[in-house]
Amino acid sequence: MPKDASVSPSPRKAFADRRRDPATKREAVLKTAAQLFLEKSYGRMSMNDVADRLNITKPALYHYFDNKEDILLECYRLGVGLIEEILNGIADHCGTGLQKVEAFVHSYATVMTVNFGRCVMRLDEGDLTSDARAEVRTYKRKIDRRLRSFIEEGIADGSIAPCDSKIAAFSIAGALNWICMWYEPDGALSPEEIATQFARTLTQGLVARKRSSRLRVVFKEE
Amino acid sequence: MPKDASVSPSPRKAFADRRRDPATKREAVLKTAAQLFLEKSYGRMSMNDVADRLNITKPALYHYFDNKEDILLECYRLGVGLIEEILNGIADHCGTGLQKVEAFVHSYATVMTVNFGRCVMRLDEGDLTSDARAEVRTYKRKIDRRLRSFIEEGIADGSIAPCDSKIAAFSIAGALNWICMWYEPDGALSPEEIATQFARTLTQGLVARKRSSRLRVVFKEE
Amino acid sequence: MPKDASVSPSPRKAFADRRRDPATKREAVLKTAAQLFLEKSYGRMSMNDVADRLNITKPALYHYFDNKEDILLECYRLGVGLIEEILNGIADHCGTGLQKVEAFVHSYATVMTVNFGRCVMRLDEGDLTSDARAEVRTYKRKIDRRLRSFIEEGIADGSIAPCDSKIAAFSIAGALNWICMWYEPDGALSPEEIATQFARTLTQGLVARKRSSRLRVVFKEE
Amino acid sequence: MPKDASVSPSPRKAFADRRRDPATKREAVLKTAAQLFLEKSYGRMSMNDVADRLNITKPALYHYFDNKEDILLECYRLGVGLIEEILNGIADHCGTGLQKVEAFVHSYATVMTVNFGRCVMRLDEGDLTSDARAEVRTYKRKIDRRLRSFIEEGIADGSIAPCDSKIAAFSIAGALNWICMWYEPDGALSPEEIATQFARTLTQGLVARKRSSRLRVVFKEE
DNA sequence: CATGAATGAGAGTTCATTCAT
DNA sequence: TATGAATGAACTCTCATTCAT
Repeated sequence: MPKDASVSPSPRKAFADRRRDPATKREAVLKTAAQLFLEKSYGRMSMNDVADRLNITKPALYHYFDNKEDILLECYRLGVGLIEEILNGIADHCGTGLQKVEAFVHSYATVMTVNFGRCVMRLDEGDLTSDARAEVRTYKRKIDRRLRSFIEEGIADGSIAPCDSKIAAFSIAGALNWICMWYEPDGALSPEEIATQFARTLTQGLVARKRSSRLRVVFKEE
Repeated sequence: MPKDASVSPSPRKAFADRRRDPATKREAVLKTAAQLFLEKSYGRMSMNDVADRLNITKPALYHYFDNKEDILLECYRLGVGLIEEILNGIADHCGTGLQKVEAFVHSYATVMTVNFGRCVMRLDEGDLTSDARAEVRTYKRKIDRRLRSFIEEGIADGSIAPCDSKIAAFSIAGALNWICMWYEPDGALSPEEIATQFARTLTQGLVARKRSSRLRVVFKEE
Repeated sequence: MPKDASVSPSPRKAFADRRRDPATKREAVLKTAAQLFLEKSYGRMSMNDVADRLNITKPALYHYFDNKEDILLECYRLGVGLIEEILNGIADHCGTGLQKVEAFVHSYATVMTVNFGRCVMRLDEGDLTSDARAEVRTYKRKIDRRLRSFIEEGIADGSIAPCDSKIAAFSIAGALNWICMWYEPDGALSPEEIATQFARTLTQGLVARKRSSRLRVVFKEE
Repeated sequence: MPKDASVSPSPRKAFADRRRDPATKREAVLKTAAQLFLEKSYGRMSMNDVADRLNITKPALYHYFDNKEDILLECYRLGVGLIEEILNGIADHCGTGLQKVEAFVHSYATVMTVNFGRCVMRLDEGDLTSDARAEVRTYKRKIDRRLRSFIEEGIADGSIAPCDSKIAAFSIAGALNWICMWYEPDGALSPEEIATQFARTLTQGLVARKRSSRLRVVFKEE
């Protein structure tokens, strides 16, 4: 069974029919805008660009969104939603701290190859009103705290070698966030490859040694 | 006591006297602009902002630079110059690949806390003309290649555990580049702390270990 | 009574209604601009001048034209179109070379009293981009070649006395083009008078005479 | 004996020596400015252009001229002076009206190939203040009146066929003035050629012919 | 005298946003 | 409902002109 029928294959088509779910149209606007934000940045993207790409007129956009920033904020929120899902999924998941970090890295890296996810870390917060900016920042801090807590869990349960969790989190988050800067859909690395490779690489420096390294080998041999 | 003319304490003072070293003034413009680029982004910073902060009028800026983009490009170049110094310093430096990577991380992290350095990785290349963009991109590729070559050197000389040098370089570079996004001059972490901590943390995952590495190789041979 | 929508009595009225034929508005802009080009020259006329005279705001002009030069070029083209009609009309017209020249002078002089026609010869080509300038120049050369060919026809068919067709064409064209420099709508000479008088005067020097030409030689020999 | 020693071969050299006749420098500015006015038009020529071409600084220009328009006006005056010489020379010269017209055409055509002369007829009066414009216009009217009087003299003395002197003058003046629009120093036609050819061509239509003129009068009497 | 530096006024252009239909 | 038209505010850049040295 296909995942769902609500998937709009192309945002352009969403406006082809007059009779169409307004929510679908709203979504189409967001997808197109997110794409353009990443292509040209918020500042250089004009409302006309969005309208043109969707084959609608500019004021039509104002039916679905109050203003340009509104679109931007919605993109942030959608991206943030994706990340939140990850975090919740992992928190529920039981396992060692190291395993949680590894799972986090894998999922987060994947999100960094999805447009809405990329928007969260790549777009300039300065384009937001201070209220909206505060909202986004709050959320980003939350992500950081979560990652840090996973690391600390790992240190506590012995799966991660003792280290400065703050710095470790900054390193990992930085490496991950930077993905959204260089990732290209048609590039040499697929999202899955990126996720897998980063999951391995970024946890390598954390892993507690003595036996753990041997264990890993054993684990892999099975 | 030396007059110490090479230090411009405040860019504002550089324009106090009408007769003053033009180079100093040019530099003052660049410093102020770089600061503003980081505060507000290229697009949101107006030439008036720069002028106001320097207590001069807008057209006066055009004595020192052809246009806004010219200022931007010059900031890129200055930042790139800082990084180049690092690379050259390290290349001369003899030592293991691992040591080179460590030295690189330390210096590069430091540069990421200097405004011109931050500009290189934080500002949006989309604001540059295609010629200038090509120039900057060429340089960025060079940095990546250098880092990768250090890693490969390390793998060859046994100081670094075998790994995918491309992914490793992406991880390290990402973590480092991201510094310029969160670093704040008045923040909790000083540049020196950041550099030292990152140098330790980011090389931790690379270091070749006695048996573990041998085991992995054996594993792969099977 | 016909509504007579093809006649726009005053360019100002074209923008009175929000909903109005866009073509009419475009035309109104062109008429006003042409008028101002002639009054103040391209360089001294600002987009605000046009807007003010039409009782709209400056940016509204950009709905109808890409930029200032675009308006200028369109004026050139309209003027050129007027001249082209003449040329085509005469070419079809059968008659002696002299008659063709006479017809040309009459019509061309008339065009030189019409704003768009005046623009072609009075405005400074230096205000055009090189592409547009090339286009205009090509056309001007074409006019000159046509006139010259009429003269040569006349020499061939005996209606025009042998002469240097290049110089003759330059003289005639010069006299005609200069009209657009001194003509004033409210001046003493009406377009029709100008056309008639110039048609007679400018062809006088060309007409082949039975004996008179011989007489002149005799006269000069004395 | 050479015509004079004051001829400055190149305006650039005039400023090479510090010790140099200020009048020479002033003249050099005017020559350069006239050249640039013709190349780029008054509006597009900047004071910097003049300064650059003379290898001096902008404010230096203000030592010799009050402002930009002052330079323009001086160019007009110099050109007007050239034309005035012609007129005076011809007025003194005795001869028939036709001969005077012929002489006028020859000399005037020559002046239209000299930069200062070209300025008079080619530059836009709209760039002048109303006072200066009035001065120039007064002078232009004077030229026209003189030419017209020559023609009328010719009609009176029988050397020129009866005609509307106003229209004839407009034709001749137009053809002559237009020279300054198409003349190029390196073009196919030399000033002397132009002058000679125009002198012949433009008087051809005026010359009174034995019977033809009489016939026309008779015809009109009927 | 002559200059480098600076300015004020104004130009064209863009764009998010809102009328009015 | 959805659109073409219009706006106001902002921005980059230019240039004649004038200080201050």
